[in-house]
Amino acid sequence: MTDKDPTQAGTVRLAIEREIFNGLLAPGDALEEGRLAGRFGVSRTPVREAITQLAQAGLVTKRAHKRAVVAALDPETLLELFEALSELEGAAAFLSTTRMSEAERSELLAIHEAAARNLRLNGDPNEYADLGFAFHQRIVSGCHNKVLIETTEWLALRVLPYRRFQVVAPGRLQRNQSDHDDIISAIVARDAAEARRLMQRHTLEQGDALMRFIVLNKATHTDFHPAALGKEHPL
Amino acid sequence: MTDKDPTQAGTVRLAIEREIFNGLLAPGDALEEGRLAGRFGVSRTPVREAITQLAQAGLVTKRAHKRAVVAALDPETLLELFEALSELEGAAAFLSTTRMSEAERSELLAIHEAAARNLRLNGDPNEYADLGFAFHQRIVSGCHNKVLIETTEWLALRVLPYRRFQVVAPGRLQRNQSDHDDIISAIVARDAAEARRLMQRHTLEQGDALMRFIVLNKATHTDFHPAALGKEHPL
DNA sequence: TCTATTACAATTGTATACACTTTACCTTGA
DNA sequence: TCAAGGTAAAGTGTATACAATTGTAATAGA
Repeated sequence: MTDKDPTQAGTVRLAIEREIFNGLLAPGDALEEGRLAGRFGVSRTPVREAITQLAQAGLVTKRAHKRAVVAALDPETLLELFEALSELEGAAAFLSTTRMSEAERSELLAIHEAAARNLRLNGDPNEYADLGFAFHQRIVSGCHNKVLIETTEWLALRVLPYRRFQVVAPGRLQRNQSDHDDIISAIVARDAAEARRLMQRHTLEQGDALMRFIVLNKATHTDFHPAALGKEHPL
Repeated sequence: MTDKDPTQAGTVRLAIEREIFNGLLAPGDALEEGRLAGRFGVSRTPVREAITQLAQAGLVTKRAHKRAVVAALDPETLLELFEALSELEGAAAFLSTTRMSEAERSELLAIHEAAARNLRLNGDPNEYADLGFAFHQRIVSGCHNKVLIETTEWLALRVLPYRRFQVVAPGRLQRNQSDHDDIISAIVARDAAEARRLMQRHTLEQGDALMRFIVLNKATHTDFHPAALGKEHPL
Protein backbone atom coordinates (compact mmCIF):
# COMPACT_ATOMS: atom_id res chain seq x y z
CA MET A 1 0.00 0.00 0.00
CA THR A 2 2.87 2.33 0.79
CA ASP A 3 4.22 2.73 -2.71
CA LYS A 4 7.40 4.68 -3.20
CA ASP A 5 5.87 6.96 -5.78
CA PRO A 6 8.27 9.48 -7.25
CA THR A 7 5.40 11.70 -8.38
CA GLN A 8 4.34 14.66 -6.31
CA ALA A 9 0.82 13.30 -6.08
CA GLY A 10 2.14 10.19 -4.38
CA THR A 11 4.33 12.20 -2.04
CA VAL A 12 1.47 14.45 -1.04
CA ARG A 13 -0.76 11.44 -0.50
CA LEU A 14 1.71 9.89 1.92
CA ALA A 15 2.18 13.22 3.69
CA ILE A 16 -1.54 13.66 4.23
CA GLU A 17 -1.80 10.04 5.36
CA ARG A 18 0.87 10.64 7.98
CA GLU A 19 -0.85 13.78 9.21
CA ILE A 20 -4.07 11.86 9.62
CA PHE A 21 -2.32 9.15 11.62
CA ASN A 22 -0.44 11.70 13.71
CA GLY A 23 -3.65 13.46 14.54
CA LEU A 24 -2.53 16.67 12.92
CA LEU A 25 -5.56 16.21 10.76
CA ALA A 26 -8.46 15.07 12.90
CA PRO A 27 -11.63 13.40 11.60
CA GLY A 28 -14.02 16.04 10.36
CA ASP A 29 -11.22 18.42 9.43
CA ALA A 30 -11.56 19.91 5.96
CA LEU A 31 -8.91 19.14 3.38
CA GLU A 32 -8.76 22.38 1.48
CA GLU A 33 -6.97 21.88 -1.80
CA GLY A 34 -5.56 25.37 -2.03
CA ARG A 35 -4.08 25.49 1.45
CA LEU A 36 -2.55 22.02 1.18
CA ALA A 37 -1.03 22.99 -2.15
CA GLY A 38 0.54 26.00 -0.51
CA ARG A 39 1.80 24.05 2.47
CA PHE A 40 3.44 21.38 0.32
CA GLY A 41 4.72 23.83 -2.24
CA VAL A 42 2.94 22.27 -5.21
CA SER A 43 -0.04 23.20 -7.31
CA ARG A 44 -3.58 22.07 -6.67
CA THR A 45 -3.43 19.36 -9.34
CA PRO A 46 -1.29 16.78 -7.49
CA VAL A 47 -3.07 17.63 -4.23
CA ARG A 48 -6.36 16.94 -5.88
CA GLU A 49 -5.11 13.62 -7.20
CA ALA A 50 -3.84 12.65 -3.75
CA ILE A 51 -7.22 13.45 -2.23
CA THR A 52 -8.95 11.34 -4.87
CA GLN A 53 -6.79 8.39 -3.91
CA LEU A 54 -7.37 8.89 -0.20
CA ALA A 55 -11.10 9.13 -0.83
CA GLN A 56 -11.07 5.84 -2.69
CA ALA A 57 -9.12 4.32 0.21
CA GLY A 58 -11.81 5.47 2.61
CA LEU A 59 -9.64 7.79 4.68
CA VAL A 60 -11.43 10.90 3.53
CA THR A 61 -14.94 11.47 2.28
CA LYS A 62 -15.63 13.61 -0.72
CA ARG A 63 -18.84 14.76 -2.35
CA ALA A 64 -19.18 16.84 -5.47
CA HIS A 65 -18.50 20.52 -4.88
CA LYS A 66 -18.10 19.93 -1.19
CA ARG A 67 -14.87 20.14 0.70
CA ALA A 68 -13.17 16.81 1.30
CA VAL A 69 -13.04 15.97 5.00
CA VAL A 70 -11.07 13.44 6.98
CA ALA A 71 -13.35 10.43 7.41
CA ALA A 72 -14.88 10.42 10.86
CA LEU A 73 -15.32 6.95 12.23
CA ASP A 74 -18.54 6.92 14.18
CA PRO A 75 -18.71 4.14 16.77
CA GLU A 76 -21.00 2.01 14.63
CA THR A 77 -18.66 2.05 11.66
CA LEU A 78 -15.70 1.36 13.90
CA LEU A 79 -17.45 -1.71 15.25
CA GLU A 80 -18.26 -2.85 11.73
CA LEU A 81 -14.65 -2.37 10.74
CA PHE A 82 -13.44 -4.58 13.56
CA GLU A 83 -16.06 -7.19 12.75
CA ALA A 84 -14.99 -7.35 9.11
CA LEU A 85 -11.33 -7.22 10.07
CA SER A 86 -11.76 -10.07 12.52
CA GLU A 87 -13.13 -12.25 9.74
CA LEU A 88 -10.28 -11.42 7.41
CA GLU A 89 -7.57 -11.86 10.02
CA GLY A 90 -9.20 -15.10 11.13
CA ALA A 91 -9.15 -16.35 7.56
CA ALA A 92 -5.53 -15.29 7.21
CA ALA A 93 -4.61 -17.15 10.41
CA PHE A 94 -6.37 -20.25 9.07
CA LEU A 95 -4.39 -20.18 5.85
CA SER A 96 -1.12 -19.11 7.45
CA THR A 97 -1.15 -22.09 9.77
CA THR A 98 -0.45 -24.39 6.86
CA ARG A 99 1.18 -21.99 4.42
CA MET A 100 3.81 -20.11 6.39
CA SER A 101 7.39 -21.02 5.63
CA GLU A 102 9.64 -22.13 8.45
CA ALA A 103 11.40 -18.76 8.29
CA GLU A 104 8.12 -16.87 8.59
CA ARG A 105 7.01 -18.99 11.50
CA SER A 106 10.22 -18.43 13.43
CA GLU A 107 10.06 -14.71 12.73
CA LEU A 108 6.54 -14.64 14.12
CA LEU A 109 7.74 -16.49 17.21
CA ALA A 110 10.60 -14.04 17.64
CA ILE A 111 8.21 -11.11 17.56
CA HIS A 112 5.93 -12.80 20.04
CA GLU A 113 8.80 -13.49 22.42
CA ALA A 114 10.08 -9.94 22.14
CA ALA A 115 6.61 -8.76 23.14
CA ALA A 116 6.59 -11.15 26.10
CA ARG A 117 9.99 -9.84 27.17
CA ASN A 118 8.78 -6.26 26.90
CA LEU A 119 5.77 -7.06 29.05
CA ARG A 120 7.79 -8.95 31.67
CA LEU A 121 10.28 -6.10 32.07
CA ASN A 122 7.64 -3.37 31.99
CA GLY A 123 9.07 -1.95 28.78
CA ASP A 124 7.84 0.90 26.63
CA PRO A 125 4.11 0.41 25.90
CA ASN A 126 4.55 2.04 22.52
CA GLU A 127 7.11 -0.58 21.61
CA TYR A 128 4.68 -3.25 22.77
CA ALA A 129 1.98 -1.77 20.56
CA ASP A 130 4.35 -1.87 17.61
CA LEU A 131 5.20 -5.50 18.30
CA GLY A 132 1.52 -6.33 18.56
CA PHE A 133 0.93 -4.70 15.23
CA ALA A 134 3.83 -6.64 13.73
CA PHE A 135 2.38 -9.83 15.14
CA HIS A 136 -0.91 -9.29 13.34
CA GLN A 137 0.83 -8.24 10.18
CA ARG A 138 3.02 -11.35 10.01
CA ILE A 139 0.07 -13.65 10.45
CA VAL A 140 -1.76 -11.83 7.68
CA SER A 141 1.17 -11.83 5.27
CA GLY A 142 1.82 -15.50 6.00
CA CYS A 143 -1.33 -16.55 4.15
CA HIS A 144 0.44 -15.92 0.83
CA ASN A 145 -2.69 -14.55 -0.80
CA LYS A 146 -1.90 -11.08 -2.09
CA VAL A 147 -5.54 -10.13 -2.52
CA LEU A 148 -6.42 -11.18 1.01
CA ILE A 149 -3.36 -9.40 2.38
CA GLU A 150 -4.15 -6.22 0.48
CA THR A 151 -7.78 -6.24 1.53
CA THR A 152 -6.95 -6.87 5.18
CA GLU A 153 -4.35 -4.13 5.26
CA TRP A 154 -6.77 -1.81 3.56
CA LEU A 155 -9.20 -2.20 6.44
CA ALA A 156 -6.46 -2.26 9.07
CA LEU A 157 -5.23 1.07 7.76
CA ARG A 158 -8.50 2.70 8.73
CA VAL A 159 -8.45 1.49 12.32
CA LEU A 160 -4.69 1.83 12.71
CA PRO A 161 -4.81 5.20 14.46
CA TYR A 162 -7.34 3.83 16.93
CA ARG A 163 -6.00 0.33 17.38
CA ARG A 164 -2.90 1.18 19.34
CA PHE A 165 -4.97 2.76 22.08
CA GLN A 166 -6.65 -0.48 23.04
CA VAL A 167 -3.68 -1.12 25.27
CA VAL A 168 -4.56 1.66 27.69
CA ALA A 169 -7.34 -0.30 29.37
CA PRO A 170 -6.21 -1.85 32.64
CA GLY A 171 -5.07 -5.46 32.30
CA ARG A 172 -5.49 -5.22 28.57
CA LEU A 173 -1.87 -5.90 27.77
CA GLN A 174 -1.76 -9.17 29.69
CA ARG A 175 -4.99 -10.31 28.09
CA ASN A 176 -3.65 -9.37 24.69
CA GLN A 177 -0.46 -11.32 25.24
CA SER A 178 -2.32 -14.36 26.51
CA ASP A 179 -4.49 -14.30 23.38
CA HIS A 180 -1.35 -14.20 21.27
CA ASP A 181 0.02 -17.12 23.27
CA ASP A 182 -2.99 -19.22 22.40
CA ILE A 183 -2.87 -18.25 18.74
CA ILE A 184 0.81 -19.18 18.54
CA SER A 185 0.07 -22.52 20.17
CA ALA A 186 -2.62 -23.31 17.60
CA ILE A 187 -0.32 -22.37 14.74
CA VAL A 188 2.56 -24.43 16.10
CA ALA A 189 0.17 -27.36 16.54
CA ARG A 190 -0.96 -26.86 12.92
CA ASP A 191 -4.55 -26.53 14.11
CA ALA A 192 -5.79 -24.16 11.42
CA ALA A 193 -9.43 -24.14 12.50
CA GLU A 194 -8.47 -23.26 16.06
CA ALA A 195 -6.07 -20.57 14.87
CA ARG A 196 -8.91 -19.02 12.92
CA ARG A 197 -11.32 -19.15 15.85
CA LEU A 198 -8.83 -17.62 18.29
CA MET A 199 -7.60 -14.96 15.89
CA GLN A 200 -11.09 -13.88 15.00
CA ARG A 201 -12.22 -13.70 18.59
CA HIS A 202 -9.06 -11.83 19.52
CA THR A 203 -9.49 -9.11 16.92
CA LEU A 204 -13.16 -8.81 17.72
CA GLU A 205 -12.27 -8.36 21.37
CA GLN A 206 -9.76 -5.64 20.54
CA GLY A 207 -12.62 -3.79 18.90
CA ASP A 208 -14.88 -4.33 21.88
CA ALA A 209 -12.21 -3.12 24.27
CA LEU A 210 -11.69 0.00 22.21
CA MET A 211 -15.42 0.61 22.05
CA ARG A 212 -15.79 0.30 25.80
CA PHE A 213 -12.94 2.73 26.24
CA ILE A 214 -14.59 5.17 23.88
CA VAL A 215 -17.98 4.93 25.53
CA LEU A 216 -16.42 5.54 28.93
CA ASN A 217 -14.70 8.68 27.71
CA LYS A 218 -17.60 9.79 25.60
CA ALA A 219 -18.95 12.30 28.10
CA THR A 220 -15.96 14.58 27.82
CA HIS A 221 -15.20 14.20 24.12
CA THR A 222 -17.43 14.86 21.17
CA ASP A 223 -15.15 12.73 19.04
CA PHE A 224 -12.61 10.15 19.95
CA HIS A 225 -9.72 10.70 17.64
CA PRO A 226 -6.43 9.20 18.77
CA ALA A 227 -4.91 12.63 19.14
CA ALA A 228 -7.52 13.46 21.75
CA LEU A 229 -7.12 10.08 23.37
CA GLY A 230 -3.39 10.45 23.41
CA LYS A 231 -3.62 13.72 25.28
CA GLU A 232 -5.96 12.18 27.80
CA HIS A 233 -3.93 9.02 28.23
CA PRO A 234 -0.28 9.69 27.46
CA LEU A 235 0.52 6.52 29.42
CA MET B 1 -20.09 1.65 -5.23
CA THR B 2 -22.03 2.96 -8.19
CA ASP B 3 -22.38 6.54 -7.07
CA LYS B 4 -24.51 8.85 -9.15
CA ASP B 5 -21.81 11.43 -9.49
CA PRO B 6 -22.86 14.54 -11.36
CA THR B 7 -19.27 15.42 -12.14
CA GLN B 8 -17.71 14.50 -15.46
CA ALA B 9 -15.00 12.55 -13.70
CA GLY B 10 -17.61 10.28 -12.19
CA THR B 11 -19.43 9.89 -15.49
CA VAL B 12 -16.23 8.99 -17.29
CA ARG B 13 -15.34 6.52 -14.56
CA LEU B 14 -18.64 4.69 -14.96
CA ALA B 15 -18.29 4.73 -18.75
CA ILE B 16 -14.84 3.16 -18.62
CA GLU B 17 -16.07 0.65 -16.05
CA ARG B 18 -18.86 -0.42 -18.40
CA GLU B 19 -16.46 -0.77 -21.30
CA ILE B 20 -14.26 -3.02 -19.22
CA PHE B 21 -17.20 -5.20 -18.26
CA ASN B 22 -18.49 -5.29 -21.82
CA GLY B 23 -15.12 -6.38 -23.07
CA LEU B 24 -14.70 -3.30 -25.22
CA LEU B 25 -11.62 -2.69 -23.13
CA ALA B 26 -9.81 -5.98 -22.64
CA PRO B 27 -7.21 -6.65 -19.93
CA GLY B 28 -3.87 -5.33 -21.04
CA ASP B 29 -5.39 -2.60 -23.18
CA ALA B 30 -3.85 0.81 -22.64
CA LEU B 31 -6.01 3.62 -21.28
CA GLU B 32 -4.63 6.59 -23.11
CA GLU B 33 -5.78 9.78 -21.46
CA GLY B 34 -5.83 11.88 -24.59
CA ARG B 35 -7.84 9.48 -26.70
CA LEU B 36 -10.38 8.81 -23.96
CA ALA B 37 -10.78 12.55 -23.45
CA GLY B 38 -11.51 12.93 -27.13
CA ARG B 39 -13.94 10.03 -27.23
CA PHE B 40 -15.93 11.31 -24.27
CA GLY B 41 -15.76 14.93 -25.33
CA VAL B 42 -14.07 16.20 -22.17
CA SER B 43 -10.59 17.36 -21.30
CA ARG B 44 -7.86 15.14 -19.93
CA THR B 45 -8.40 16.33 -16.35
CA PRO B 46 -11.60 14.42 -15.52
CA VAL B 47 -10.34 11.41 -17.48
CA ARG B 48 -7.21 11.40 -15.40
CA GLU B 49 -9.23 11.59 -12.21
CA ALA B 50 -11.44 8.72 -13.36
CA ILE B 51 -8.39 6.59 -14.08
CA THR B 52 -6.98 7.37 -10.64
CA GLN B 53 -10.17 6.10 -9.06
CA LEU B 54 -10.22 2.95 -11.19
CA ALA B 55 -6.60 2.31 -10.31
CA GLN B 56 -7.37 2.56 -6.61
CA ALA B 57 -10.29 0.16 -7.15
CA GLY B 58 -7.93 -2.33 -8.76
CA LEU B 59 -9.56 -2.39 -12.19
CA VAL B 60 -6.61 -0.75 -13.88
CA THR B 61 -2.93 -0.66 -13.01
CA LYS B 62 -0.95 2.52 -13.18
CA ARG B 63 2.71 3.29 -12.66
CA ALA B 64 4.39 6.67 -12.81
CA HIS B 65 4.91 7.93 -16.34
CA LYS B 66 3.62 4.67 -17.77
CA ARG B 67 0.35 4.24 -19.57
CA ALA B 68 -2.48 2.96 -17.41
CA VAL B 69 -3.66 -0.47 -18.56
CA VAL B 70 -6.76 -2.50 -17.79
CA ALA B 71 -5.81 -4.87 -15.00
CA ALA B 72 -5.14 -8.31 -16.37
CA LEU B 73 -6.22 -11.00 -13.98
CA ASP B 74 -3.66 -13.74 -14.26
CA PRO B 75 -4.94 -17.14 -13.12
CA GLU B 76 -3.10 -16.94 -9.83
CA THR B 77 -4.66 -13.63 -8.87
CA LEU B 78 -8.06 -14.84 -9.98
CA LEU B 79 -7.72 -17.82 -7.66
CA GLU B 80 -6.66 -15.54 -4.82
CA LEU B 81 -9.64 -13.32 -5.47
CA PHE B 82 -12.04 -16.23 -5.19
CA GLU B 83 -10.31 -17.47 -2.06
CA ALA B 84 -10.63 -14.08 -0.38
CA LEU B 85 -14.16 -13.65 -1.67
CA SER B 86 -15.17 -17.05 -0.35
CA GLU B 87 -14.07 -16.01 3.13
CA LEU B 88 -15.98 -12.76 2.99
CA GLU B 89 -19.15 -14.29 1.57
CA GLY B 90 -18.91 -17.09 4.10
CA ALA B 91 -18.66 -14.54 6.89
CA ALA B 92 -21.59 -12.63 5.45
CA ALA B 93 -23.69 -15.82 5.31
CA PHE B 94 -22.80 -16.52 8.92
CA LEU B 95 -23.96 -13.11 10.04
CA SER B 96 -26.95 -12.97 7.71
CA THR B 97 -28.37 -16.18 9.14
CA THR B 98 -29.18 -14.40 12.37
CA ARG B 99 -29.42 -10.81 11.21
CA MET B 100 -31.63 -10.85 8.13
CA SER B 101 -35.09 -9.44 8.57
CA GLU B 102 -38.09 -11.55 7.70
CA ALA B 103 -38.58 -9.47 4.58
CA GLU B 104 -35.00 -10.00 3.47
CA ARG B 105 -35.25 -13.71 4.07
CA SER B 106 -38.41 -14.10 2.02
CA GLU B 107 -36.92 -12.02 -0.79
CA LEU B 108 -33.91 -14.32 -0.83
CA LEU B 109 -36.23 -17.31 -0.99
CA ALA B 110 -38.18 -15.75 -3.85
CA ILE B 111 -34.98 -15.25 -5.83
CA HIS B 112 -33.91 -18.79 -5.14
CA GLU B 113 -37.25 -20.17 -6.28
CA ALA B 114 -37.23 -18.06 -9.41
CA ALA B 115 -33.83 -19.56 -10.22
CA ALA B 116 -35.16 -23.06 -9.62
CA ARG B 117 -38.11 -22.33 -11.92
CA ASN B 118 -35.76 -21.03 -14.60
CA LEU B 119 -33.66 -24.16 -14.38
CA ARG B 120 -36.68 -26.50 -14.42
CA LEU B 121 -38.12 -24.88 -17.54
CA ASN B 122 -34.77 -24.53 -19.31
CA GLY B 123 -34.99 -20.75 -19.22
CA ASP B 124 -32.49 -18.15 -20.37
CA PRO B 125 -29.06 -18.94 -18.87
CA ASN B 126 -28.27 -15.26 -18.68
CA GLU B 127 -31.33 -14.72 -16.52
CA TYR B 128 -30.17 -17.60 -14.34
CA ALA B 129 -26.76 -15.99 -14.02
CA ASP B 130 -28.41 -12.74 -12.94
CA LEU B 131 -30.52 -14.56 -10.36
CA GLY B 132 -27.43 -16.31 -9.07
CA PHE B 133 -25.70 -12.99 -8.72
CA ALA B 134 -28.73 -11.56 -6.91
CA PHE B 135 -28.68 -14.57 -4.57
CA HIS B 136 -25.13 -13.89 -3.53
CA GLN B 137 -25.78 -10.19 -3.23
CA ARG B 138 -28.77 -10.59 -0.93
CA ILE B 139 -26.88 -12.89 1.38
CA VAL B 140 -24.05 -10.37 1.54
CA SER B 141 -26.29 -7.38 2.14
CA GLY B 142 -28.22 -9.29 4.78
CA CYS B 143 -25.28 -9.17 7.18
CA HIS B 144 -26.06 -5.52 7.93
CA ASN B 145 -22.40 -4.59 8.15
CA LYS B 146 -21.74 -1.80 5.68
CA VAL B 147 -17.98 -2.23 5.79
CA LEU B 148 -18.20 -5.95 5.13
CA ILE B 149 -20.73 -5.39 2.35
CA GLU B 150 -18.58 -2.73 0.72
CA THR B 151 -15.44 -4.82 0.94
CA THR B 152 -17.13 -7.91 -0.45
CA GLU B 153 -18.65 -6.00 -3.35
CA TRP B 154 -15.31 -4.39 -4.01
CA LEU B 155 -13.77 -7.80 -4.61
CA ALA B 156 -16.84 -9.17 -6.37
CA LEU B 157 -16.61 -6.29 -8.81
CA ARG B 158 -13.25 -7.52 -10.01
CA VAL B 159 -14.43 -11.05 -10.75
CA LEU B 160 -17.86 -9.99 -11.96
CA PRO B 161 -16.99 -10.16 -15.67
CA TYR B 162 -15.60 -13.66 -15.19
CA ARG B 163 -18.07 -15.03 -12.71
CA ARG B 164 -21.07 -15.31 -14.97
CA PHE B 165 -19.19 -17.68 -17.26
CA GLN B 166 -18.88 -20.37 -14.63
CA VAL B 167 -22.27 -21.57 -15.75
CA VAL B 168 -21.03 -22.78 -19.12
CA ALA B 169 -19.40 -25.90 -17.71
CA PRO B 170 -21.60 -28.98 -18.21
CA GLY B 171 -23.75 -29.81 -15.20
CA ARG B 172 -22.55 -26.66 -13.50
CA LEU B 173 -25.97 -25.08 -13.24
CA GLN B 174 -27.52 -28.02 -11.42
CA ARG B 175 -24.60 -28.20 -9.04
CA ASN B 176 -24.85 -24.46 -8.44
CA GLN B 177 -28.55 -24.70 -7.67
CA SER B 178 -28.06 -27.65 -5.35
CA ASP B 179 -25.42 -25.65 -3.45
CA HIS B 180 -27.88 -22.79 -3.13
CA ASP B 181 -30.49 -25.25 -1.89
CA ASP B 182 -28.23 -26.35 0.92
CA ILE B 183 -27.31 -22.80 1.85
CA ILE B 184 -30.96 -21.81 2.02
CA SER B 185 -31.68 -24.81 4.22
CA ALA B 186 -28.97 -23.83 6.66
CA ILE B 187 -30.22 -20.25 6.80
CA VAL B 188 -33.82 -21.32 7.33
CA ALA B 189 -32.67 -23.67 10.09
CA ARG B 190 -30.72 -20.77 11.64
CA ASP B 191 -27.52 -22.82 11.50
CA ALA B 192 -25.07 -19.96 11.03
CA ALA B 193 -21.90 -22.05 11.19
CA GLU B 194 -23.21 -24.41 8.54
CA ALA B 195 -24.33 -21.51 6.34
CA ARG B 196 -20.80 -20.13 6.52
CA ARG B 197 -19.21 -23.45 5.67
CA LEU B 198 -21.49 -24.08 2.71
CA MET B 199 -21.29 -20.57 1.35
CA GLN B 200 -17.53 -20.50 1.56
CA ARG B 201 -17.14 -23.85 -0.13
CA HIS B 202 -19.63 -22.85 -2.78
CA THR B 203 -17.84 -19.66 -3.75
CA LEU B 204 -14.50 -21.42 -3.68
CA GLU B 205 -15.89 -24.05 -6.02
CA GLN B 206 -17.16 -21.41 -8.40
CA GLY B 207 -13.59 -20.18 -8.64
CA ASP B 208 -12.27 -23.68 -9.18
CA ALA B 209 -14.81 -24.34 -11.91
CA LEU B 210 -13.88 -21.13 -13.66
CA MET B 211 -10.20 -21.97 -13.36
CA ARG B 212 -10.71 -25.40 -14.86
CA PHE B 213 -12.62 -23.84 -17.71
CA ILE B 214 -9.84 -21.36 -18.32
CA VAL B 215 -7.12 -23.97 -18.26
CA LEU B 216 -9.03 -26.12 -20.72
CA ASN B 217 -9.39 -23.23 -23.15
CA LYS B 218 -5.93 -21.91 -22.52
CA ALA B 219 -4.39 -23.44 -25.64
CA THR B 220 -6.42 -21.29 -28.00
CA HIS B 221 -6.49 -18.06 -26.04
CA THR B 222 -3.60 -16.00 -24.78
CA ASP B 223 -5.91 -14.32 -22.34
CA PHE B 224 -9.29 -15.32 -21.04
CA HIS B 225 -11.29 -12.16 -20.96
CA PRO B 226 -15.05 -12.65 -20.81
CA ALA B 227 -15.46 -11.07 -24.21
CA ALA B 228 -13.33 -13.80 -25.71
CA LEU B 229 -15.09 -16.44 -23.66
CA GLY B 230 -18.46 -15.11 -24.71
CA LYS B 231 -17.62 -15.43 -28.35
CA GLU B 232 -16.49 -18.98 -27.83
CA HIS B 233 -19.51 -20.00 -25.78
CA PRO B 234 -22.49 -17.85 -26.68
CA LEU B 235 -24.72 -20.59 -25.28
C1' DT C 1 23.78 -7.20 -40.51
C1' DC C 2 23.58 -6.13 -35.86
C1' DT C 3 24.08 -3.01 -32.03
C1' DA C 4 24.27 1.24 -29.80
C1' DT C 5 23.46 5.99 -29.53
C1' DT C 6 20.89 9.94 -30.38
C1' DA C 7 17.25 12.76 -31.75
C1' DC C 8 12.30 13.09 -32.09
C1' DA C 9 7.57 11.96 -31.25
C1' DA C 10 4.11 10.60 -28.07
C1' DT C 11 2.34 10.56 -23.48
C1' DT C 12 2.19 11.51 -18.78
C1' DG C 13 2.85 14.92 -14.77
C1' DT C 14 2.14 19.62 -13.26
C1' DA C 15 0.91 24.50 -13.29
C1' DT C 16 -2.20 28.05 -14.20
C1' DA C 17 -6.53 30.18 -15.66
C1' DC C 18 -11.37 30.23 -15.66
C1' DA C 19 -16.31 28.74 -14.85
C1' DC C 20 -19.57 27.09 -11.75
C1' DT C 21 -21.22 25.88 -7.10
C1' DT C 22 -21.43 26.48 -2.43
C1' DT C 23 -20.96 29.05 1.75
C1' DA C 24 -21.01 33.01 4.59
C1' DC C 25 -22.03 37.42 5.58
C1' DC C 26 -24.48 41.46 5.13
C1' DT C 27 -28.34 44.06 4.16
C1' DT C 28 -33.25 44.85 4.34
C1' DG C 29 -37.75 44.32 5.80
C1' DA C 30 -41.16 43.03 9.13
C1' DT D 1 -34.59 41.00 17.15
C1' DC D 2 -35.15 37.81 13.76
C1' DA D 3 -35.95 36.03 9.20
C1' DA D 4 -35.27 36.19 4.24
C1' DG D 5 -32.98 37.43 0.32
C1' DG D 6 -29.14 38.75 -2.14
C1' DT D 7 -24.34 39.56 -2.95
C1' DA D 8 -19.54 38.71 -2.39
C1' DA D 9 -16.02 35.59 -1.09
C1' DA D 10 -14.19 31.11 -1.07
C1' DG D 11 -13.61 26.61 -3.09
C1' DT D 12 -14.27 22.99 -6.24
C1' DG D 13 -14.56 21.23 -11.25
C1' DT D 14 -12.63 21.66 -15.75
C1' DA D 15 -9.84 23.28 -19.63
C1' DT D 16 -5.59 24.43 -21.51
C1' DA D 17 -0.65 25.21 -21.66
C1' DC D 18 3.79 23.65 -20.55
C1' DA D 19 7.45 20.63 -18.54
C1' DA D 20 9.33 16.13 -17.84
C1' DT D 21 9.63 11.53 -18.95
C1' DT D 22 9.30 7.58 -21.86
C1' DG D 23 8.91 5.00 -26.15
C1' DT D 24 10.55 4.77 -30.94
C1' DA D 25 12.88 5.02 -34.89
C1' DA D 26 16.60 6.36 -37.58
C1' DT D 27 21.34 6.74 -38.22
C1' DA D 28 26.18 5.83 -37.40
C1' DG D 29 29.64 2.66 -36.16
C1' DA D 30 31.59 -1.90 -35.83
